[in-house]
Amino acid sequence: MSGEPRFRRRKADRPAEIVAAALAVFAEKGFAAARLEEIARRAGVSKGALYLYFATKEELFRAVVGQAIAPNVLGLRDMFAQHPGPFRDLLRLVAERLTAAAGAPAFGGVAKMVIGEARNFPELARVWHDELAAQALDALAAAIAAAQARGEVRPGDPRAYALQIAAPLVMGVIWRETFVPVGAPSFDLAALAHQHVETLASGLLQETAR
Amino acid sequence: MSGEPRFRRRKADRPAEIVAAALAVFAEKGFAAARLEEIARRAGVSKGALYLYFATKEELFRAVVGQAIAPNVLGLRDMFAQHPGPFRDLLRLVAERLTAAAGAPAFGGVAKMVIGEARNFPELARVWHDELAAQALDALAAAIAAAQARGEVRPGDPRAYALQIAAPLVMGVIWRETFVPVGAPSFDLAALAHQHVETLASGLLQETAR
Amino acid sequence: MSGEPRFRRRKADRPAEIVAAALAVFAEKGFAAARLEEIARRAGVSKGALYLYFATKEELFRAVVGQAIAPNVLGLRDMFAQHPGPFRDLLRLVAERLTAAAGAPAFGGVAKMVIGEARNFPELARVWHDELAAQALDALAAAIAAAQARGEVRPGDPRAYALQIAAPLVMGVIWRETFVPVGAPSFDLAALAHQHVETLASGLLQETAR
Amino acid sequence: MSGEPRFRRRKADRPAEIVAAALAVFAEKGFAAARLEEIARRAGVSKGALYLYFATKEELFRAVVGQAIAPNVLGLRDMFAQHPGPFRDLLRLVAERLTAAAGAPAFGGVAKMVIGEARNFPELARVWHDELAAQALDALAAAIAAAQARGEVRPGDPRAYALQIAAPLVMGVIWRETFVPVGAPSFDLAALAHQHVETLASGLLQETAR
DNA sequence: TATGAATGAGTGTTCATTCAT
DNA sequence: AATGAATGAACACTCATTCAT
Repeated sequence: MSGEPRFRRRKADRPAEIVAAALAVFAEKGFAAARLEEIARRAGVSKGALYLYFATKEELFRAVVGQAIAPNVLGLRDMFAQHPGPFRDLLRLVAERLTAAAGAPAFGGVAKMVIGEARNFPELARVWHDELAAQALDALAAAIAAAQARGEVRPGDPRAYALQIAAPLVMGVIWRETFVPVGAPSFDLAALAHQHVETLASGLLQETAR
Repeated sequence: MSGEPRFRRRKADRPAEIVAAALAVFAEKGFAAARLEEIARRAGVSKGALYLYFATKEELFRAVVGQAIAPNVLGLRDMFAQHPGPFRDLLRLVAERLTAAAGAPAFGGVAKMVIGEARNFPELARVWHDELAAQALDALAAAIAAAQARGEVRPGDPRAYALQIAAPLVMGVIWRETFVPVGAPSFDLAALAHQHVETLASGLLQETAR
Repeated sequence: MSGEPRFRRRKADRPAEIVAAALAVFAEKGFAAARLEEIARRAGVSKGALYLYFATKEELFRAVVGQAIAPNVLGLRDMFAQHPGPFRDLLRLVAERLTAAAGAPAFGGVAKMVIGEARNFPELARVWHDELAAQALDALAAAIAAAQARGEVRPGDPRAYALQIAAPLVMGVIWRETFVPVGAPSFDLAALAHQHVETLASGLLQETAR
Repeated sequence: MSGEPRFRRRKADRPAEIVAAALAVFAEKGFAAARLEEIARRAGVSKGALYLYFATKEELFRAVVGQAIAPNVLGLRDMFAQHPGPFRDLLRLVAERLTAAAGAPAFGGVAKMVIGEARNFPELARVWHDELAAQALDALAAAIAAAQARGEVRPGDPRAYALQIAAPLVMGVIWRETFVPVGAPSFDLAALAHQHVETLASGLLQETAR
């Protein structure tokens, strides 16, 4: 009777369902070891159906990166760009956002995948860099430079500072994805973020700003 | 004295030559995408000769990880364990050593490989963790705890501190391996290390120790 | 009635077509020397298609043995089990059936294959034994024991008698498969069967010589 | 000191040692599955040394068949040819000799090998046929024909009679080689030979049933 | 739009054979 | 005569991609 709209909605959702399944499989296995058959099975479609929406496996990989990036990048960048200060509050926000982003299971998996496959699929590294890593890093560096101009942050390379800020949390995620499955103890990302902010605050900022 | 044993030396060197070639190819392509034929070609031997020394591709992978790990791990761990203080000097040493280790082309490539293939080859992640990552991190954490006991370092989770210390340099290497080939600007690892030590020193240490 | 389901029939027949081709190739070459590519070519499919139906070469081998066994075993065993006597009539039936079975080109080839590969693939020997050789031999031995109980057959080991009955015909087939292709004269299996039945019934020697 | 003669003797024995090792391995695995490395190891020489004596694997196979055949064939044939009768005594002799030959572990293994590899290596089947099987069978058939001429043996095809005489014992050996390793009960070859001689002499059926 | 059977190029691995020593 | 490291052709098996239906 009214089966038709449901059917159409399913059809419209197919690409997104496939991308979601591919995200999971790519994050688990990496690009080369991911099997299109498994992606199709998880998406509930046939292998052939994948090719109705994506011309090649690499194309599908691109769609995955794009979809995993989109929700994260704009918010982060804008947050950095528009933050008025004081810088210590921005630090806390960064830590919160990174902790939240890291909580998404996709993030670590895709990050691992990008790192692992960068040399074999440079364009994917380019997308991830241009649309996520560089955007976030540069926006954060700009915010740091602004804070330096306001006298809130010590002199130094703002881009390096940005890396210093983000690296422990990113590494915490990579650690979790890489070593926890083989028995290593995890890091409490929220606690790590909190401690890192404190460390940075008391050392990164000018005496007068403390 | 005796005649030049050219062929004997070659035979004895074969495994090392193969491992070196495999290191290069694995670092470039990751495990799955590495072709034994290319490894053999770079080692200057036939594909069949690989099997005189390594029973499977995975065995060869293990040898590569083992060889890339061995030179690094012992020195680092002992350095941490035996350092008497003050802690600020240890920080500088850590930065130097990490910068030097990161300079070795093997390190970044193998790290990338381990991260990328961890889920598909858990044993490799286990080796890398047990023999390198955990050893270095725990030794550094122990040194931090000792420095905390001496009143040189603020209270806080020493293992998290250890990650905070190492992460930016490791991320700098991963950045170089991942994004520089697609046009991203690199980080000057030595300068990054220097700035990071300064940042940590002024924030990580107690007022009295500064 | 419904439209001719040509393609459906082809799909349904594929496994049987492949097994038939494999039977031919295995019978000709034995297991180790059989090439999957040749099997695929004779079946009119690609090498990859074999793996849609059989997980490994050994699995395919098992299917071949199973298919070669199925049509033969049930009839033979039941014939032995249910035959009421006199025993001489059963002898004639056995000879007829063995001659007919030996006429099937599959039998000799598969028998040769099982004999040749038994040590390397014990499970195949087990299948052939449990489902064909032992069944037929034991059923015949039971019929002989019954005939002994009726006083029709001399005392003696019924299982050995069963082997004495079957062996010349089986050897005739093996001879044909093994030596006739290199120029040896064949045996006329029907005539051999007839003479063997007579010999078993009355002995080889003339009355006067006994 | 006097090491020299011993060394020379060893050298002279090499081919025979290699053939003996090859016989064992071929009998166990068949031709295709036999590994030259294992043959060399069992012979206590290097793989390369095999090629000092035998140009190819097939050549080695031929030497094995030749060596395994030689000791058996002449005696059997001459025994048949020269036996004066009565025929019943010859039957007993045949059974004894076949039982003894079957007791040699080599016989069954090589027979199995020849059967299994006949189609792939026709020349080997030819050697086995021309120098062993046909010689023995034809000599026995000739003896039977002579006995028929003397009125000792019933009319009938003497070559078929020869097969009827030999087949149960040969099948007993093949059964042992093929099915006993997977748990089948063996046949007592000596008892089988005895019963078969009696059966041939007097028939399977009781006097009253004939 | 959707299927899934089919393809075939590509890969890891084996092993008879060669050859420098 | 002897070694054993090295070769490379050959094979089982995989999987991204195609296409008849």
